[in-house]
Amino acid sequence: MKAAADPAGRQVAVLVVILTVNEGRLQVLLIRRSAEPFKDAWSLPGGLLTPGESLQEAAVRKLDDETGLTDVFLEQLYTFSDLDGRGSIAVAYFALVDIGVAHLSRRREWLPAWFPVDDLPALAFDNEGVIDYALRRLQAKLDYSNVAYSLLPEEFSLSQLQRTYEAILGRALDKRNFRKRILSLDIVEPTGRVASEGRHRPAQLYRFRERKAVVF
Amino acid sequence: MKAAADPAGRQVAVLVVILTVNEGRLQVLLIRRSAEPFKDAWSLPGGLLTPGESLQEAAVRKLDDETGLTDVFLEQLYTFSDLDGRGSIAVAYFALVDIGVAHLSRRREWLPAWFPVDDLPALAFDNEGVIDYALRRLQAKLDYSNVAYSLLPEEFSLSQLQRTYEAILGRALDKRNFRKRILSLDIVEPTGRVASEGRHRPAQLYRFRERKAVVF
DNA sequence: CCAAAAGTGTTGGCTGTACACCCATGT
DNA sequence: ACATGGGTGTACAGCCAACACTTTTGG
Repeated sequence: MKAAADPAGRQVAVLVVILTVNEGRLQVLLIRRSAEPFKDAWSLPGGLLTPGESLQEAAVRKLDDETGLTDVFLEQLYTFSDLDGRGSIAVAYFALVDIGVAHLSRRREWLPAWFPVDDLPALAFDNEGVIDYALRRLQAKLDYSNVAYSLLPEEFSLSQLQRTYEAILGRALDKRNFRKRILSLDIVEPTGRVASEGRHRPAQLYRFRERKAVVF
Repeated sequence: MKAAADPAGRQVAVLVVILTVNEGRLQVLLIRRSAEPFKDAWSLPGGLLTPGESLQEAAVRKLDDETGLTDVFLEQLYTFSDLDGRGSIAVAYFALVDIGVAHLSRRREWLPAWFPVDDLPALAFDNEGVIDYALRRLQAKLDYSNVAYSLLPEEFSLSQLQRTYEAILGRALDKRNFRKRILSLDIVEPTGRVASEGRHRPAQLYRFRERKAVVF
């Protein structure tokens, strides 16, 4: 609020770590860079703030560009000041999307694609660190919030929910304890419908009582 | 990482919420603004990034300017993009200091002073919101980290530590349970010395095993 | 009838909470 | 002697983790 240095300001970019669960694995959306530096390397989607735009607006815009989604869990993660070596500021966000409704942008130059977080290609800048940070934050939030609502369709079985948790935490969970805990948290309610997909016993379907982030 | 808009960049400022515990109350350091807008209003210390400086460096510099301290708990809090109405980006940090060793800057124009967080004057911009955010984060961290190390002198009694916790949480704690919990966390160790200050029974002194932030 | 996933309870250990009295010191 | 804060143990409740079998369906 004082000091007159640096009147020209800084480049401010927004990065978005977009996560989903697919085929039992936690995956992150990456694009191929079309500009130097790190041209043709994989990186997190992001871009500079446009004039008059807030950080949240820029993150929402980026997410929409890449997935066509706007109404999902999206949270500020951390602000980095040295990712590209010099000067620019990068504000990282992380978002959780249901792969079933995310439609990847097909702008050919960007080549967006999903990668399992435990099997990433070489990344531009220090993007591994950013993804790692997002992952730890997500794991911490699973325990005391309903963030997973954003990774699943509106109706889902408890087994599906459990598989989602297991993908994120990277370890198996006990079925009975899981159900007991989720039900006692009172964050889901049965829909009365059952899922007949598969060649197995139909499962009771549930929905989240709140389809927005709730912290306990 | 793409898009060429806004080549001039943005003003990037750092804000520091400097907290201490004094006289049983959690207090925050405020300065009086010497420039418009909000000239003469109280506000959080902060300033623009200088060229070539990282965010962390700027926060450390600001903290040093105000308190003469550098080796304390300091953590990034959140990045705001609309605090001053338009355009500029403010990266907020929060710091915890021992009031016994913090020496307030005496540059007359700034008038730094401590205010209890539950009795703040009118503040510039949306600084109340920033302080509130810092307070909630601090309360959450108390439970699963040793952040309080930064609020106390090197040696302290468990009663002192408890008073510090109570000031932050804003409620009384049970003495026996508090001691049991702290000791079982294994974050402090007895120094063997006792404090003879006061006109009371001397207290066993402890120190933190780690004088840096440890998260569990 | 077989394969695959859904659904369902009990027990033991641990952790957190409530609660009251005696002690050492300085004045 | 008294005022002040330092120091200590136990009992109960709630929470979490471990653990295995039966049911329903489709093929």
